[in-house]
Amino acid sequence: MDYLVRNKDIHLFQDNFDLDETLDCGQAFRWEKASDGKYYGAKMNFPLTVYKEKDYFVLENTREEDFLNVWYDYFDLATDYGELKRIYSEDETLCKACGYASGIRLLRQDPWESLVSFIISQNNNIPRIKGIISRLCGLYGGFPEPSDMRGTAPEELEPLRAGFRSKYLCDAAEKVNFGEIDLDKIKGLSPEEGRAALTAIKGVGPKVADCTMLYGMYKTDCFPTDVWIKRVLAEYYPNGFPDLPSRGIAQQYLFHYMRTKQDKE
DNA sequence: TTCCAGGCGTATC
DNA sequence: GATACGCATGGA
Repeated sequence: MDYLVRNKDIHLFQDNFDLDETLDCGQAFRWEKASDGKYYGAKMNFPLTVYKEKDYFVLENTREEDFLNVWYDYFDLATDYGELKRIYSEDETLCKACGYASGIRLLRQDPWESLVSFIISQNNNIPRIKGIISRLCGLYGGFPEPSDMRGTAPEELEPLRAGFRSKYLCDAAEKVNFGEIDLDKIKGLSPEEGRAALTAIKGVGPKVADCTMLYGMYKTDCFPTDVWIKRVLAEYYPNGFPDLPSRGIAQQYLFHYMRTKQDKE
């Protein structure tokens, strides 16, 4: 890792990293690129402004301590994506996907934030998911902790315009508050055990559970299979998906490739 | 207007 | 276990 502390900013020199590809590829829904070209977002209630300048990334107004404790982990800077892509590129389709958006990194998000985000994602499109999460943060003055939602009734979430998903959010909050769901404990379980635990929440099925574990708990063996990945599997992997390390990260390249390739071709 | 979106609950067989 | 259908909302 190569970085400098400059005034109040962190300057990060990092390869295999593109902000557009990482922050706007459907794994996180709270990053917005403003007209100044900078990304404004947050992990839970840790805000960050980040942008590219020359050959380094600027983490604006960020203390070294917060960089090392929060953002180093969040941007998965300890993982060698060059090595992962070398392995993936032995597969023809993955080779194209990795070349198509070579700067994708898997964000290590907060478990609760991921759970909430992907409950909202079901049968929904990305711009609308972002809108609902933005209104959720507006309603609570920041991304709500489970305890902030204690006792919340679905009708109280009407301003989100989340539709049928509101009751699922309330059930998730209740089960986490009650201790019926222990996200820290699930972190230590196998993907199968984690699935079994998470799907006790109303509105959480296999796909949302896998997303929660992949993005929120860094369980890179999880391979969320949504409509786009089903298309990838049907079109390119009729005989099954190969056994690869961190297949969840491979999934992220494939998802982005399948979802956007027509736009550029 | 109709179709679809990073699915899931429920009913039915 | 698999299959069919409804679901809130809003953009294309």
